[in-house]
Amino acid sequence: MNAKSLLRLPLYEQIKLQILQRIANSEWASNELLPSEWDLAEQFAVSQGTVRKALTDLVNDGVLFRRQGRGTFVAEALDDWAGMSLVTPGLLHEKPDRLAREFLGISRAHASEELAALLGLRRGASVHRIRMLWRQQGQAVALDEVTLPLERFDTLDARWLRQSAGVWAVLQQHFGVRLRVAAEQWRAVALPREEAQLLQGREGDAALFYLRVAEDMQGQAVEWRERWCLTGSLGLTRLQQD
Amino acid sequence: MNAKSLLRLPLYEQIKLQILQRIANSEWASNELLPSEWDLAEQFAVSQGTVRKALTDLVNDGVLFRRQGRGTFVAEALDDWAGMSLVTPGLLHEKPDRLAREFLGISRAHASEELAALLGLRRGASVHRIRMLWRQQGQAVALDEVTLPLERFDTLDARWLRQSAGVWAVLQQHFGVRLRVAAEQWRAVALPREEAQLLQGREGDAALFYLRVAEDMQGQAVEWRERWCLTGSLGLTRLQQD
DNA sequence: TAGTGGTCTAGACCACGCT
DNA sequence: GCGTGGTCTAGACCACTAA
Repeated sequence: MNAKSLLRLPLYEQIKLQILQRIANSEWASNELLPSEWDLAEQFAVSQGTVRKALTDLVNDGVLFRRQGRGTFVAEALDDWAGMSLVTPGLLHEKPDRLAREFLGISRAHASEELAALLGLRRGASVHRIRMLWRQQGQAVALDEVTLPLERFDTLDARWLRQSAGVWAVLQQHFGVRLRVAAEQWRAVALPREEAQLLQGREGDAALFYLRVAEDMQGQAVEWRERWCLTGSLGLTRLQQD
Repeated sequence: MNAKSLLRLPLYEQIKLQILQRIANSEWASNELLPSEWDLAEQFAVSQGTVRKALTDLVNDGVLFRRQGRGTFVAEALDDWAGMSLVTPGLLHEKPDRLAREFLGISRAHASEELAALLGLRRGASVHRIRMLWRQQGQAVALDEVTLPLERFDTLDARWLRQSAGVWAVLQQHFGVRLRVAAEQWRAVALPREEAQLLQGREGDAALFYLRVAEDMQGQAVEWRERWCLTGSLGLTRLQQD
């Protein structure tokens, strides 16, 4: 998608990449204070206005946040729910419960033609296939099947998935990759047998099927995720933010 | 939400408001070319950089778009689907069919306490209640129930709704109000009897229930919408854009 | 009071689209 | 070639936060 690698990027784009890299390399951790705009301008040998432009872009991307009078900070990476939450139906601004994660397993598979095209892989390329369950107050509420390109994440370790806060957290911590939603789709489906068993629901019950493609900060598609949600007493909610 | 009316706004915020106003008053129509940044700077008696900041914000809000070497243009207002579309399940980048609209009716109702709070109304305030049906190739695929504050849109005419492209188009054309999504929620539900009849589906079938609050460009919540979608052979899709 | 981000200016040059 | 938006600079002052 972004094949303009060697085309001579604007200074502020180069600065964005360098800042993203430093975050990826854990030189700057979440909630850490960045140097001031003037310091950064000196480091990068550009004007403060150019640094400001780069920072503003990253703030809009959700990578950084600013506090007037205090400074610019690294934002928390999004979790596997990417700003969405499960709350009481009809109530949009409710404070959601924290979901518990249960790692079910990881296996290898081969990308279908369609998936390969979406993730920019060779047809039939190897992929990781991860399954996990989400619980709210002990009750299973969502089942995820996550597909990642094996080549890019070849050192992915099942233990990381078992211990960490989710796939996005693992990619952030171990590969320096921060994801954001690129495309998504919702459907109401009758719950299939296998998913019904895992979710402890009844086969044929109405379930929310959520499909999502996530990309890295350079716009390269990285993750394909399918999610079955039992929304009987819940709603999948997102509040827009500017 | 935005009660900083008289607090002395920055110049670029004042310019944004004036530009939005001119669009609302149809002084500038969709796809129309705006004066150049330098012209606007002269009109508003500010520097070109300040105009640029205002235009950049409006571009990010989806109100304007720029074409290097050509100029800055007014963007089309979003339709009632707000960038979402119904496409073949699993295919995210498919070119969607155009949906046909069928206006079912408009009536008056009173806002529940919750609704009044969300839309910033008195409890029990009067509201418009609009129902409409969406068809794809003749087949009913979605049913909308839209709630608008009556006071703000007291001259709303059913004929406009019958003839126009949807509620958002009517609000744009007749009230100069452009909407954007503020919060949204999805659920899978068993289709209720009344909705099943209107959608020509079977009661109890799995349906996608979509709930949305929309706000104007000043952040004032304006619309509450409930939508039942028959997604049996369709997926409700959105592509993220920057 | 010092240091940070936020706003605003004036001016320069580049990249692109059109004619 | 001209006019547009796109990038970049240098400098000024304001508003907020924290010590």
